Amino acid sequence: MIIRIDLESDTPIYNQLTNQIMEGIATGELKPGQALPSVRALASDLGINLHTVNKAYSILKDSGFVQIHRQKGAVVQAGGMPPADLAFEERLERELRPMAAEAVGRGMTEERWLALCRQAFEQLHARREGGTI
Amino acid sequence: MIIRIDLESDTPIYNQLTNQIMEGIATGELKPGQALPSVRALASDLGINLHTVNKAYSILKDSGFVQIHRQKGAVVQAGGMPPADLAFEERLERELRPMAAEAVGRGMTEERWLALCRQAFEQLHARREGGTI
Amino acid sequence: MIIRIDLESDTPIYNQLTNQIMEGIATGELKPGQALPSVRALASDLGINLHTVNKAYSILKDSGFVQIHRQKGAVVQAGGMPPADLAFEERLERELRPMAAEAVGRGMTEERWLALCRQAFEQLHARREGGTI
Amino acid sequence: MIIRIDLESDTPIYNQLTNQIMEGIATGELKPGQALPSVRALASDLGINLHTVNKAYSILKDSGFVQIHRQKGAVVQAGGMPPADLAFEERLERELRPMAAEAVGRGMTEERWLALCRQAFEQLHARREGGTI
DNA sequence: GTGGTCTAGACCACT
DNA sequence: GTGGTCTAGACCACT
Repeated sequence: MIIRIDLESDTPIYNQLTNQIMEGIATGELKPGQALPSVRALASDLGINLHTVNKAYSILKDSGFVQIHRQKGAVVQAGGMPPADLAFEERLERELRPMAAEAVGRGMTEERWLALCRQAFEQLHARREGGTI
Repeated sequence: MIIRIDLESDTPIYNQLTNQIMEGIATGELKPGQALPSVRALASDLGINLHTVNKAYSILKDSGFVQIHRQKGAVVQAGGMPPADLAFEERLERELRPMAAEAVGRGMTEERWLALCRQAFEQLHARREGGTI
Repeated sequence: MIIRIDLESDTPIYNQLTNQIMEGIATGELKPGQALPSVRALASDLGINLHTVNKAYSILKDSGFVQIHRQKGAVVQAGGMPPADLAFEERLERELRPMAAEAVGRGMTEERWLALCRQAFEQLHARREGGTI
Repeated sequence: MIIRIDLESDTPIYNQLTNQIMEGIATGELKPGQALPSVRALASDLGINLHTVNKAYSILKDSGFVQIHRQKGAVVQAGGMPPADLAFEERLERELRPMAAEAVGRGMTEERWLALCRQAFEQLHARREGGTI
């Protein structure tokens, strides 16, 4: 899986990393049980700091997407992904609200808004169909 | 219009403020041409610093939602809100992507995802219909 | 002569007013010896504050473009306009420098830059030819 | 590069700073990719507040002349300066107009006006040719 | 060590 | 009375 870090982005590097790994898991590019690169290897690959990779892995562990074994390192959660529970839905709502508000304020139609939301979701599924080893 | 600031949140105060004013504009609670409180008044109301309010107002000005008259203070943009142009759609896509990825990763169905997206949009329109006293 | 004030502009109103009167003098729309409207009349016409008009007139007086008679009010300088002396050229240079710098930084060609400078100058002369009473 | 701040000037300090850095970029004294001093270092060098430097850097960032890397600090935009697009030309026209008006009002010839405009442009290019040690 | 955010407090220009 | 600018000083996130 190819990860691209934009050092000039406003998004902190550890967030970019977390997001992209989560996308990899969502598309199935990263399979349950699959090992992630070691913190050291990934940091050197991407030319970023050890701590930054570590922080991303910790967040993924805390939200239940990966497990961290003392020896094997980080592994994509094998038995059951974390559920889309109420707490997650509430967070989603909280994050969607300001985006929807700006869309409404700019006069975007509900159809266009939903089309963009659908597109964001289906792009991940599409990649899931394709399948990369 | 009631504004609530969560000092514990890790969303910066000026962002919380910007978002809520944008919601007010989206729902129509804040009418085009309507005056916003002066930076000093709002800051003291919310118990925050005047510079923090100032930053929120500046962002709203730069994105075209309010006008700042040097002596009269800030008023909601009267003639034509900023359009939902390509740049905005691209930003929206960029922001929706990681949220969709986490939803997919957590096994949320596309139906549920779209329901939440629709809900976020329609809640604003609903409030718009309702009208404020 | 028609004066338009943009209350939403970043340029202070007294500057807008000063500039437009100076343009009127430059194009000849305002003739030497011609009386300007009274402070009171102009302020009420434009819907702005007395003090604001007063400040504009004072600046024009200080730079030698108008004379202020206690009874007749403000009159366009009759006997000889203020010269484009060294002090003025130095001020011009100081103001042109940052604009030229940004133009160069943005890759504008010298031809284009000079075309815009020429245009700004000739538009005033063109209006001078036409002549409005 | 030597930066001089005039605390007496009525041009805000952050504008003086922005202008001088832009001149540095225009002349090539500041090379693409080159690091600017940290806000703290420059502020202490110039004897001004760090927030003032911050504001100048933010303006340069927003207009595309520098990039701000959260931890590395500010660097001159490397890949492609912001273009001299229509919006910039319109701004230039708006700023040139009152200067041209005053020049005409003071009886400056078009030749002299253009000579000063050319000089402002070429002085930057000249410095560019020269090269800095 | 870097910029980002926030506070507190001041003076000024504009109206 | 309004926003604009500036200072001084603090804590935090990121690396």
